Order: sequence, then C-alpha cells, then structure tokens
Amino acid sequence: MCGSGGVLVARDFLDRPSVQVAPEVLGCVLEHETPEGLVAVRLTETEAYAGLADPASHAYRGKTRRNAVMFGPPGHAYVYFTYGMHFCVNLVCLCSDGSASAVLLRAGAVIAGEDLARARRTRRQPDLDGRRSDADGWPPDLDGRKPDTGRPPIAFRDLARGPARLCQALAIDRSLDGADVCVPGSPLRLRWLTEDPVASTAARSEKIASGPRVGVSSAAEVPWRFWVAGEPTVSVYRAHVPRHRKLVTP
DNA sequence: ATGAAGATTGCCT
DNA sequence: GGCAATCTTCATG
Repeated sequence: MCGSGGVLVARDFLDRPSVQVAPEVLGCVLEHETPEGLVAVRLTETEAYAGLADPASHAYRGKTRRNAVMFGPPGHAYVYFTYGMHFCVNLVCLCSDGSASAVLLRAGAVIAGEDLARARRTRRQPDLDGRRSDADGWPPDLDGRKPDTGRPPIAFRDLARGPARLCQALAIDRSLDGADVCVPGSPLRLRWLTEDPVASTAARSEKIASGPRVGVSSAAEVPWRFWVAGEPTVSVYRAHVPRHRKLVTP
C-alpha cells in the first residue's frame, strides 16, 4: 500500500481508448509525494484526446519530442508546458495501435496535503516590486476567516480547479513527464479512492456529466469533457478564443 | 531564422 | 467580459 487509501489503478485500466477511460477515472486519486510532503486529489473533471485521430490532440500531427510520451506505454504521465507559465498533465491511455490517446486531468478535490497545496497555490507577494502594495479590500473569505498576512487564502475548491492549478497544487512539472503512475515506487501515482475498486466505481457512476472540451479550437463539438455533476471543484467552461487578432486595417 | 498560436490563469475595467 | 503574462513548439521562409 502506498500513501493512504486504495490500491493503485492497474495499467490495463488505462490501456483502453481515452474516451472510455476519461469518465471512468473520475473519482480516482492522483497523488504526488515529494520531500515537502504528499498532496492527493480526487479527480472531478477530465477530457479525452484521441491522438492521431483527433485534430485537437497534441499527437494529431505525429510524434515529436514534446508529445513522445503519448506514444509510449500506457499508464505514464504526459506533462506539457503551455502559455509560457503553466503545466498540464495527462494520463497516457491506449497506444499499442499507435493511436496515442490520453486523458487530460482538468480538476480535482484535494483530499490530502491541503496546507501544502494551498502554500503552492498561494501567489507570491508582488510587493517587492511595489507594483501592488494596496492592502485591504480582500474579497470575503468563504470560511469567514481573515487573512493573517499578505494575501487572501485560496478557497478550497480553487486549489486544483483547472488543469494548470491542479499541476501547481501537486507540484507537477516537466520533470514528471513520462512518470509511471502505475507502480508503487513512483512519486506520482494513480489509485482508487477506497480499498475496493468496485465500490469506488459504484460510488461515482451515477453522477457523471459530459460536454464539449474547454479551449479547443478544432473538433469543438465532441462531448469529450467529463465531470462529476454538482462538484464545486469543476472548472468553469470557456469556449476557445483566438488571442491574437490578425491586423486587418493599417 | 522568424513568428504565430497555444488543452490557462489572474487581474483589470 | 477583456486582456496581459510568458515561453515553447511547430510551421514556414
């Protein structure tokens, strides 16, 4: 047994098309153990990417250095860097047929290491530059607590709400690209919520919703985003918006 | 070599 | 609701 709670998810569970895995992996737990401690999240939102068959997938145009892990064995983490500042993590699924399918982990609820997760998610004080020294005017705290110092505490639901936030809370970065999440010795692991995988499955099976994926420009119509209905940790939907408008008139 | 866009987030009006 | 931050990757010349 590793960490706390249930057994590791078997590699065979992930070695299937990502569209099957994405809804079924909801409720499973991703945990990352570092010298600082352990943080674990129960997955509440995922998206399926179908690799070579999916225009929205990083693997659509074939294998490159960045997406190489998606073509490798299933049960490994595909971590990529984006927007110059964020990391996102996927679980590599079926790939024996070269399909390179994967499941993007979009959100989760922290179930272990909340303090550490909050520390990682607390933005650094920008006062050093003197750019934002205006104290006061904090938004109302959900718990009714006043901030002790500096910044307002991050709400619990926001700790891993969104793919980049999830990575920040778990301290997932480039160094974990390719990490095997199906072996006990790995720092990054995927396990069932309870000791009984069947019970874990039954507990979440009736409340899964689905819809279009967030922020994708192509294949925007396929409902390959899955989430646990009613979960406050599920990220808000945002349609894709091109950021660089092309200059039309001088 | 160069440039555009990106599986995002947080702060602005 | 809009936009800047920030840098890697990929496509094109």
